[in-house]
Amino acid sequence: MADTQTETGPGSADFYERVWDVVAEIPAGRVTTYGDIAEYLGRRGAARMVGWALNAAVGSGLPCHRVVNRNGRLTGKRHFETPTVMEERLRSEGVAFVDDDRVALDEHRWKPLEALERG
DNA sequence: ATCTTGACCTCTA
DNA sequence: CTAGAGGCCAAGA
Repeated sequence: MADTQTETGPGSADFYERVWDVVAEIPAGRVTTYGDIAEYLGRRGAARMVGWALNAAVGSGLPCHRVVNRNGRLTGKRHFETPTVMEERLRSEGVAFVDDDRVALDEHRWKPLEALERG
């Protein structure tokens, strides 16, 4: 075994796919945070990697607009097709905003673990 | 190979 | 409340 290893090291490309899988499970009208996803995947402080994964998922049909930071702030809006599509989509799904770039995280917070307990 | 930046989080002062 | 520092892992120059 040394040919088909494809160096799937201690989490790298798999981490991305795992993030995309979680984000794809986020129901409409709900939002989650980078830290929650990272923690769910076993990387507590690797919230930045989640951002990198989403950055590579732009245009992949993934609801990346449902991922916000711990403050509920749309930090990644500038990485979308347009810096306004994120807020537009969230509002369109019924997500309430407490500020211009801040969503009501307390009202729409969703966690990956919640999906496991349900399913 | 090193250094810097990045869609972050948490702790401490 | 704000500011600074440490940690996490990856990509670009």
